[in-house]
Amino acid sequence: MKRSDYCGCIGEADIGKVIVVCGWVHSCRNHGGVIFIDLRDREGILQIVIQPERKDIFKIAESLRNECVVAIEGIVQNRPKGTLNFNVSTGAVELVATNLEILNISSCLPFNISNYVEVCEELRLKYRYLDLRRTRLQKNFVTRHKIAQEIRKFFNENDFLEIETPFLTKSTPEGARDFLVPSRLNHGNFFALPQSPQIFKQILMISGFDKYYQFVRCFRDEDLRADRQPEFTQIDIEMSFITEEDIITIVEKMFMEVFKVILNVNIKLPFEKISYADAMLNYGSDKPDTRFEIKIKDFSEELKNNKFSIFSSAINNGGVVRGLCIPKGAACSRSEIDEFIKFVNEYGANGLSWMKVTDTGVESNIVKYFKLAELNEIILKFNAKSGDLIILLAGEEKIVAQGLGALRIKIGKKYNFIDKSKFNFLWVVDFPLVKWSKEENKWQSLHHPFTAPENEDFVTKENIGSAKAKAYDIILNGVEIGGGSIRIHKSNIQKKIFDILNISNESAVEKFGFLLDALTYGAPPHGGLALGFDRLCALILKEDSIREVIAFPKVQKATDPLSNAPTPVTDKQLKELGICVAAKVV
RNA sequence: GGGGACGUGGUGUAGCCUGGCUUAACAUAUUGCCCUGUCAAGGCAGAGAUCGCGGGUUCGAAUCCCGUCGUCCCCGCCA
Repeated sequence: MKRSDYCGCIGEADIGKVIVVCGWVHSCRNHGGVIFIDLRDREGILQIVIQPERKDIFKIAESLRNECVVAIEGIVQNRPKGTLNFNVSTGAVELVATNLEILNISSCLPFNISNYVEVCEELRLKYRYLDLRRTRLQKNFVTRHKIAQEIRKFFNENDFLEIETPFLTKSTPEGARDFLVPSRLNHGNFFALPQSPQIFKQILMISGFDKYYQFVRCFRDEDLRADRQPEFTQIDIEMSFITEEDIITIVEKMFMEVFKVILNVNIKLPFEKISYADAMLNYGSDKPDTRFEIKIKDFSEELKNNKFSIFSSAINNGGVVRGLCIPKGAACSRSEIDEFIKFVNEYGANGLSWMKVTDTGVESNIVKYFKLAELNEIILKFNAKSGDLIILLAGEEKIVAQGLGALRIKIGKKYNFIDKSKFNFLWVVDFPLVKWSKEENKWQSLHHPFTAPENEDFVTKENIGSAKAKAYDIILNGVEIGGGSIRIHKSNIQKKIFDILNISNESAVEKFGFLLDALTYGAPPHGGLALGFDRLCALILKEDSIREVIAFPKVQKATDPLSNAPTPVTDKQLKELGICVAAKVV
């Protein structure tokens, strides 16, 4: 028997046809006289009817168990009145079997394939091939494929070229930790798997390819999170002879078309833009979730003479006092507030003050330290109403911002302030070029050292701290889904930036010499952006973890429960590579 | 490197706080039988867990304590 149709594609138009379907037994209902089989393939489920008159196939059908693989020939017919099933797309029809062949049987399953029961993720990943049979993941990977094809279509139609860059490349210990690959033909030397094709795509611009994109796997040997895997897929984009606005415009247009086709959602252009400084001030984050209104307010001016010494001393020591107002939050119990305090502690904050707004004024253990005018200013700035809860945090600006930013998200989730149907895109712009690293006692790039500064000719070691970058991040619903910049295209500027970053000329030449060289041979002005494809898919599919949109993800210890990787290798393999393992794990 | 949550038949959970009334319960899967219109089919019968592992407290531990392993979430880290 040769398959003629997918189960999930059969409908009333097929009535009377003789077809052959192949798939897995999703469930089997044996009524003694008649047997129903729900047969599943990647397109859906079709009900098969085995009638007792066909003794030969009835006997075979009696032995069927879940997840057996079968081929079934039959005639498509209307279901009898009153037996239609509106829960499945094929629910108006059924296939009356005329031939049945078991292609393979299945062992007793480690968990149900049907979706009614959530199974622990470790087990799902160990039997990922079974997990992937489930409807949710089948849908996720079909959608992931469609998103990729729409994005490719968009860039192809806009004259972009997809060009591959190498996976075996040079280690550049700036930034994330590299995965290293030993070289057999060059003992003692190592390739690194790319953290991103950054330098290669810039070189492609120098080669004149003008508009480039690539779906590319990237590797970073850092600790995992719900939205971070050691290998992940990036949509890498680079263009020549363009400005920031050109990149922003084309990416916005791409998203508009993709969301229209995939979700039939109309995304409004242009996307909102916010400066990095405003994002940190109002949202306490460089990736604000703008799906809910609550904003952080600063009271460092209003409270600098406050009698509560924690506040005034924080301000006088160069810190800040900022706060959040939670609508109807006054109903919070003491233990809920304790939970908030514990939560901000994780971000380095030492405590948290609160006040409840009531009809008669403000209630709290710290109200006694406040002048009436101070309380009024706070209420006015928040536009607080009776029943609201005001939370205030004092301390070092970075800690206060991050603590309140994270608390804002926690509260948004906890009290359902977030409209989950929304897709809020946001550009964060005007990033500082560098940040000060306390540990290393030097300036470090906020993005990467190839990012072009605003006013590049006037940047010096003295004013670098206040220099802005021609960089932009794109945020969707509070998740950083991409970032990019205009790059430095002149070697003298690139050298100057390396110098300011305290990367010596020798070190720069050793690490990035090939880029510095290339910049001297007529490098065009260029810039680009990279999008996290896994994160994008997870957001479109409303999944909390990117593991749900990656076919074979790793667990938190960066191992693969399916293949058991990583594993030790043989002494012979190590010898060929000229490698000696200090403490060999058996 | 640090903090937190969880770990009970194949699977998902209850029991744990307040130790004994547990022969560890329920659902599902699984095995056998019955059943001609179900669709998360139904009915009857059966098999299946020394409660992650190790130690301690106790007359007695799934339950309390310590350690350890694993998974997940978060901080650090991720130019």
